[in-house]
Amino acid sequence: MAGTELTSGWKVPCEQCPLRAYEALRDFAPEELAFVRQFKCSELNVHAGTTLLLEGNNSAHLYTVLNGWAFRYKMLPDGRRQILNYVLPADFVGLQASMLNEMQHSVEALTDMMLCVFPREKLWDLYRNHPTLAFDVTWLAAREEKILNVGRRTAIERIAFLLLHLFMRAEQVRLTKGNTLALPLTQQHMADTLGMSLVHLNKTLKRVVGTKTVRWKPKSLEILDREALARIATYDLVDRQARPFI
Amino acid sequence: MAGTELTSGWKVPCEQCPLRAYEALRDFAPEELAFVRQFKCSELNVHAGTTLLLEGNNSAHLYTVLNGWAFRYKMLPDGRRQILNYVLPADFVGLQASMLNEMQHSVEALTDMMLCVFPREKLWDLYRNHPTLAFDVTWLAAREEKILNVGRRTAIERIAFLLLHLFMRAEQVRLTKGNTLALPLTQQHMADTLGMSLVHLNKTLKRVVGTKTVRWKPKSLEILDREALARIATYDLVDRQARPFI
DNA sequence: CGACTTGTTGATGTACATCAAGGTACGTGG
DNA sequence: CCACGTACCTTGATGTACATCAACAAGTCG
Repeated sequence: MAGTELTSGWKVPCEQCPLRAYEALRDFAPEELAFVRQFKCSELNVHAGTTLLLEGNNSAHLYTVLNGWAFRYKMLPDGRRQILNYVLPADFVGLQASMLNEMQHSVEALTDMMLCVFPREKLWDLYRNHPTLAFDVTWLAAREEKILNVGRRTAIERIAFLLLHLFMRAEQVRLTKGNTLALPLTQQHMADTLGMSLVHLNKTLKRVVGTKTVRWKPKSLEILDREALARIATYDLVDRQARPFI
Repeated sequence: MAGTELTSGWKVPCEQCPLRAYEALRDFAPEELAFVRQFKCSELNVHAGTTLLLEGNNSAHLYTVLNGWAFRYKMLPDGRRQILNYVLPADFVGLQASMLNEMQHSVEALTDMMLCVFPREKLWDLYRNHPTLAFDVTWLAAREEKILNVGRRTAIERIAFLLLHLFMRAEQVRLTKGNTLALPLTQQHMADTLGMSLVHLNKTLKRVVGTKTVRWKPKSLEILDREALARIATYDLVDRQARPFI
């Protein structure tokens, strides 16, 4: 794995897992918690820029994000990078490697991160002995975000959609303060997400800011008028229903 | 459900399930087969054009495709249609509705189809009593095709990729005869898949045909030079590893 | 302090959308 | 059988959203 591993030596006990505070996640039954506790094998702390998983590899573990941001991406043969989506706290990383024996994309940390490590051999125990948890795993797999990228939309629509989408996801895990969010993406990340050039992204982002629906500074996003922003995005505001793991 | 339902009255017994012929799919243990047999509740035959599932609905069943083609799509607020991917025999339809209680896209039959119907209440039994099958379900969910659409590629690259992708998927379920495939898509479907205008798709498709790597006629696709086509698509030829359900 | 990463802006070319028209095949009712 | 509609494919003309190239400015870091 590239990047530095920060080993704290101390493990957060599952009873104090920071994820348990999120109301979007369901409560565990006591026996589920007991199982998950022995399921967890260690904690991993990494710096921003670390490659967590590499496309094509299968050696990986299965992680749950405790905090920090990451992104999933593919490198195209011509050297460009396509970002597929973003990883936030409570998301899984590495399920594909565990299920399919091979990652179909890479994952890189956007910020320093804290991850909870599950040994993939125990995934099978989970299926055999904890069908409720197995169901949750499938639920998460079925729900994984796709298609930020969809179809014939103009640059301004897609940027508005991306900002709104990220803000709403961050909101679900309490990363926002009122209408502001510490958003760790650079403009290059956005461009690589939306499949457009950096230059055009920059110009069009300024047009979005010009509508007074958002404020944007290098590591900070503020939503000023959510409905208007959604109207620019064309997309209907979808309720992302919450249902839970860990 | 829109469209006509063709009820044959006769149900294919699971032992004779047409899917069992595909070598890409793993064999069942006898007890798995026994379970699946009582799991199945009926068979559904529909005409081309039938809407199998509608975005936002949850009333749906869970289906396995026995034969025929379908496509998953979303309608955009401005009336355009974005096709997300295609459904072939042995694929699941409606897993999202069963797991998430709400479809995030619609599904329409491209040809006449034969589907195997599972009552979603029994999905829970499956998780409780057949962890191997539950594992397979998750496997399928994790594997679901995404991103035909990815990033900044030219029209000719994306068309070449789409043709190759569809051909290879069809090959896996023995829908091809040598280098030819009865491909039920119209040019409008391709345009809606790739997010480009019908006119531009048409012109660029002819450019692809001009390279002599494929032959295309309204309902038929023939691959003349797979490697050259892959080179046009830019994409590396990915081995799509097979592992199995039903 | 320079080296580097990130953001900003203008000039030029092109891949694509849109508009507009027409062509071919197939089916249906008279 | 023909007249007609409808679905699908084809082709040319025109405009624009975007990529690419090329600089430069501002912030950050060892």
